[in-house]
Amino acid sequence: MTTTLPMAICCGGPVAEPMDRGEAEAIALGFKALADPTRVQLLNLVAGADRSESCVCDLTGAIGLSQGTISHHLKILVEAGLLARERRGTWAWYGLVPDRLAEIAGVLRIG
Amino acid sequence: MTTTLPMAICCGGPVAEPMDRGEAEAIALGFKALADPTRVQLLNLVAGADRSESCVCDLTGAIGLSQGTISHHLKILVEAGLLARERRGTWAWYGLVPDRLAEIAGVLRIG
DNA sequence: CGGCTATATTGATGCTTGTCAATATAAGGA
DNA sequence: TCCTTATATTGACAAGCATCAATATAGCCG
Repeated sequence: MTTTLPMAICCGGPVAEPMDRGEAEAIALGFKALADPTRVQLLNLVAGADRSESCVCDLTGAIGLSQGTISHHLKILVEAGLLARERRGTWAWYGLVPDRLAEIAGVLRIG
Repeated sequence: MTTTLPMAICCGGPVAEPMDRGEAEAIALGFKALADPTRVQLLNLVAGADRSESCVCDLTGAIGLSQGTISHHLKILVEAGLLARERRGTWAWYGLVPDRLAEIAGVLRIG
């Protein structure tokens, strides 16, 4: 039997329902893909290119890391849904996926 | 001496200068702080609360993790500049830092 | 002061990640 | 077919991370 209230009520009571855990995980996967400076640079490079797409040869040249590492990072960005890959002959082109970018940005929107 | 050109020129030549590495690192630190579903939920909870701030007791209750773990995640969000901490008597309140959120969201802007 | 509550920190552990070197695959030209 | 170039994958290793249990700090009240 609780005879005394704790110390006063802390705040306004139970907060609104948190974001669904599954949705939070989906969003976090997007953020995780951008949680590395190299991948931020890659996204920035692609976004700044003509028609918002770049081929790997240019991306590899613009960042001082090994080709294998760049390919690895691009794969992560594709798997996170932020970039889309298209093969044109010898070269691979990477382009933005605007819908996914907007979905992630929505969490940062304040209103 | 290169007698033959490689295979044809890949693309439009050297892409625009990539984002400065230091800036990319600063942005990536923000994304890294959100690269975990629990922290996405925490940001969402704070953003949805009255005056965009919450005390830890409510946050701990809304997510099914130990109090120490929640405190750990909040510290990461504060160190990344996404949340600000304020102590009011016994309780600690966490509020959004809109400028930092906008800075990070800017990378996702497509235009 | 002493006890109580809210929050923060520490230590340990199993899991994930970024990077490179090396190798593999794919596609074009001769 | 063989050679060359572009891109992807693999293996390995050091570093970092999420979580919990336990402990420490800080602030209120009597």
